[in-house]
Amino acid sequence: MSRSQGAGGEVWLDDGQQESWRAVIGLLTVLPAALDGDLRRTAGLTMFEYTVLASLSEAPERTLQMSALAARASASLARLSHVVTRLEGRGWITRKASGRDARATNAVLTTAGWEKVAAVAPCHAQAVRDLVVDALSPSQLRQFGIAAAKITRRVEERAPTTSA
Amino acid sequence: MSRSQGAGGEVWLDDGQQESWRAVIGLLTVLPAALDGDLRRTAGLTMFEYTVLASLSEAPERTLQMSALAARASASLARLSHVVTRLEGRGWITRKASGRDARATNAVLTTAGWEKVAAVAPCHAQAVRDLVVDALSPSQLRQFGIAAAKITRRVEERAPTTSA
DNA sequence: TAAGATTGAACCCTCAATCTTC
DNA sequence: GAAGATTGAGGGTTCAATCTTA
Repeated sequence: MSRSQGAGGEVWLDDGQQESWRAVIGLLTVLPAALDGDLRRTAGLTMFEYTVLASLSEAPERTLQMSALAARASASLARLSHVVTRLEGRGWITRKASGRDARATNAVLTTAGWEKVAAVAPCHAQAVRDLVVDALSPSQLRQFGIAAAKITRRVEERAPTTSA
Repeated sequence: MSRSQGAGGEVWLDDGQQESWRAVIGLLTVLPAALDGDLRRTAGLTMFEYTVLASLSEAPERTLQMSALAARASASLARLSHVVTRLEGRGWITRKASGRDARATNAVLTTAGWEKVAAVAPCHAQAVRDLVVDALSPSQLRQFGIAAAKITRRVEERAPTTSA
């Protein structure tokens, strides 16, 4: 066990676990900031905004119901609604009432939105390859992905998803 | 290679890489939200606020110069300054002029601040164990930490740290 | 001129309240 | 009453401007 110099919780994790945890924290702090910053500078987009646009670009008819889109992006409906309003203002998305359910709203990617995604995607993919994929060996990346998925599944089991 | 259905950058990564990347994105989205939410509910603290307090609790004299503290928390000085102002208002930190350099400010953890960290740390460590440590086998956790550190190092080499 | 730090405005997210439709 | 969605207020972060001292 670690000697406890601070008031921190180090004593509750053994040395190895603590070291691993610090590494994860570091990643959680640094990687989103880097990707977000890169995307913001080169494309004027947030990671989340990009995710929304990209999700729509992959959907049939480039259309997705708001709640489905929120689930895809692991976001609350409130957050998504605000963001879609912004993206609508920039001309990349339009809202359309759903035919099936009068309560539902569909988000549709416009042509301009499609072009935006197409223009940004290569840069973003390049950044991902630079910072993540090329940093690890192929098998290391594979194992890393598996572990990440395991943790994610665990988090989703324990913590009820943020659905305000 | 993936068949390109969307305008996304999938074609720039092979199937395996893309799957790993999606897993990482999932983790980046879900884990901080879970930890932040947990800490916010149980302690009324942000992850970042907790990091700042914990960093001070581990420092000699429970004191750190603002710029050093910012570096430890991978944050900009502007962000740190705002947060310290808030934490000062809650009585957990005080600012003190540095003796060596008249430009420098030191942040000092108060007794109340120490007690706050001591009270919160076990809960936080428990959450970390629950969501991360126990989700993986010991060797898996070790490998995961190593990979995370590799990526972090890479990011810090490439992207000049956000130091507004 | 550069380094350390602070401040205010703009922007984004979260939370709670609200509205409509099932 | 519950589900789908929107809105406004409050709080946190970022960016640029500013101030002081090395």
